[in-house]
Amino acid sequence: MAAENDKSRLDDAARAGWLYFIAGHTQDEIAKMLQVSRASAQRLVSLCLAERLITFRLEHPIAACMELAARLKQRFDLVHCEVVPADPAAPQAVAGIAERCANLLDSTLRSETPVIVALGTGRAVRAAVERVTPIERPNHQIVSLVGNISADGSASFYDTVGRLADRTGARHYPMPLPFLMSSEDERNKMVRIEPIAKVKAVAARADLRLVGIGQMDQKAQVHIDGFVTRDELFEMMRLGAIGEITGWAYDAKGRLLKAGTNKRLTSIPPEVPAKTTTIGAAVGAAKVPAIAAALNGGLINGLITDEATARAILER
Amino acid sequence: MAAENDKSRLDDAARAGWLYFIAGHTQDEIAKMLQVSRASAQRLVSLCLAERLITFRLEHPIAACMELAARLKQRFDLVHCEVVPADPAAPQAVAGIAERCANLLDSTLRSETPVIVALGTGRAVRAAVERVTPIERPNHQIVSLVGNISADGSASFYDTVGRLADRTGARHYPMPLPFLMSSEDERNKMVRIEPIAKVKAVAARADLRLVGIGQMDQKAQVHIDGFVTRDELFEMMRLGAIGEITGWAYDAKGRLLKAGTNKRLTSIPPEVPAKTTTIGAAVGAAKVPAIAAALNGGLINGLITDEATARAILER
DNA sequence: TTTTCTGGTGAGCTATTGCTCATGTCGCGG
DNA sequence: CCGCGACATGAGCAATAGCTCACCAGAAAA
Repeated sequence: MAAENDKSRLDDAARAGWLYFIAGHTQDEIAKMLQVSRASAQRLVSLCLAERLITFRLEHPIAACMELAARLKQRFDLVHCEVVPADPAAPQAVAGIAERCANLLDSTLRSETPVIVALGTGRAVRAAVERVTPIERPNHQIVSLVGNISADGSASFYDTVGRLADRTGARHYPMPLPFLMSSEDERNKMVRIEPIAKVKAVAARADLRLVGIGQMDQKAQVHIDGFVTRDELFEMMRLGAIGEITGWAYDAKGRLLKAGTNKRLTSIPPEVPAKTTTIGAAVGAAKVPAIAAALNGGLINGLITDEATARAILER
Repeated sequence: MAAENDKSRLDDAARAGWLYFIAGHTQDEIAKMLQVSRASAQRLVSLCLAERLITFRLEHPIAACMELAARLKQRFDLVHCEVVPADPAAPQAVAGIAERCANLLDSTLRSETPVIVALGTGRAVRAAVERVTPIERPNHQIVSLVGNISADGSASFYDTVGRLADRTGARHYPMPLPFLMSSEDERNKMVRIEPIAKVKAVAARADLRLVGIGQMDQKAQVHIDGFVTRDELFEMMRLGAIGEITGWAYDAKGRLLKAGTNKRLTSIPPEVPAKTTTIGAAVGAAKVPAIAAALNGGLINGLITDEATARAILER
């Protein structure tokens, strides 16, 4: 019953959205057509937006962004690069790049032949997954590059892989491990056990890796999310860490560190150099050094970012 | 200079549209960001819409429409069928189906391998062509199924084929003939001359035919547009004509008539049964018998219509 | 050089939209 | 059967968007 109701409500929302955005009617007219109050029509339209029943696609390649993308692509020898217009009011806003990441995932997942998609960390990646158009692709595989058990061992954090699998019906491989083990030995033991080895094997064959890039400073996401302690963070910074991909800290030249938390990480390290298509997704002035290092070190061979960040990277 | 200006203006329009629709800012905020007055920001947003720099895509298959489409597809054994929500305020409005037709053309034309698209008559087809996303495909071919010289011999009517070719850079084959010749003999002579034979040959290999469907009554488009006289129209109606496709009149069972204006038509007749993908595009209560006949007679094997029309067709 | 014309601009008004709040309705458990 | 919580609804208001108008700048024509 509730589902029935929901369905017809979404249906109306879609209809309202259609009449509003495509047919160009006012909400008043739509209200009359659908026999509801104007307020309800407004709610339907905004529901349509909220549920992403309708999406906006920018057809026009904004020249400035295209040019930045082309320069980044050439300079760092990337297989894929997208630059979206910056949003001066919210320089950290992830919406723009999430949209493009979702688009990339969409087109990758649309393939009829089975593909393997590997997902890393990051707000952009999470937001992107939410925006993927549902499509039935049971033969695809979605694999996590990072452990999905948080530091305190109890809660599992936001389950990106599961969400994407929901939307595609694909098989998925979360990584049932804590992010950090207590010692190097223990890490080595854990990564050898059967289910984990399986995940690693699938990840190694991924057609697309989509990863966030974190900066290693006081505001490092890995610390904010509670995956590493303040002391661990400071130690890595002392060792030269400037950025992090799936938790793996690297220095200003994009070389993975061989010490500190990197010895106890369970997540799958970036390939050096990146062989499979590995797209980094990140925006913000604070991340510029981290992104530039990842590009220089060949930790990623694709980038989705915004105009301001792209400019900053190129001007270094 | 003008081009430069236009370009940067469209660029700004795209940027404004992006900030408005995707980032969700108000026009006031956008005005501040782009350093223009709010009025200009509003103009940029509406320009963005007018130029179709941004498009809306409805992700949610509206259940009712989907169901109607599925039923039509099964009942008449169609290769393609789309039903868009009806617009109660304008039952004849062609915007909705034009959007879908444009989409169909878009996806057909997006192909890298050369395709041939054949276009018939009708407001929906015309409007669809206007909405096609420009894309550079010089190896495609666009061919007209109907003569583009109007009855009085002077003016050429709306040049659908040319417009579509403009947007794709494709080769195009208009048909440099009057719609009707003065006698059967003359028609037979004309259709055998070299350039026309060439057009017919290309049309025969079309991958997609997109045709309008006209009803044969007092409001027949072929008459309103001045292609056939009132007397000719009435004669065809007396002979049982109920609809027409590219001018070819057919009866209630979808059989092409072998008399009257059909003997003097220069346009390429519908195949019976339709072998290549032939999509009919039409809406409106008045067209229901004509559409139903075309479906029953197999003159078309695809249909794009609206909800109200779809319902009426199924309820006959 | 002056005139005319096209097209862009900001001011300001009105229609449209988004949102809040008080109220109503439905399903569920007591 | 009644009360309770969760929403959905419509009224009404403030914010936002769309539009008209008078004006201006630069290009083309005289």
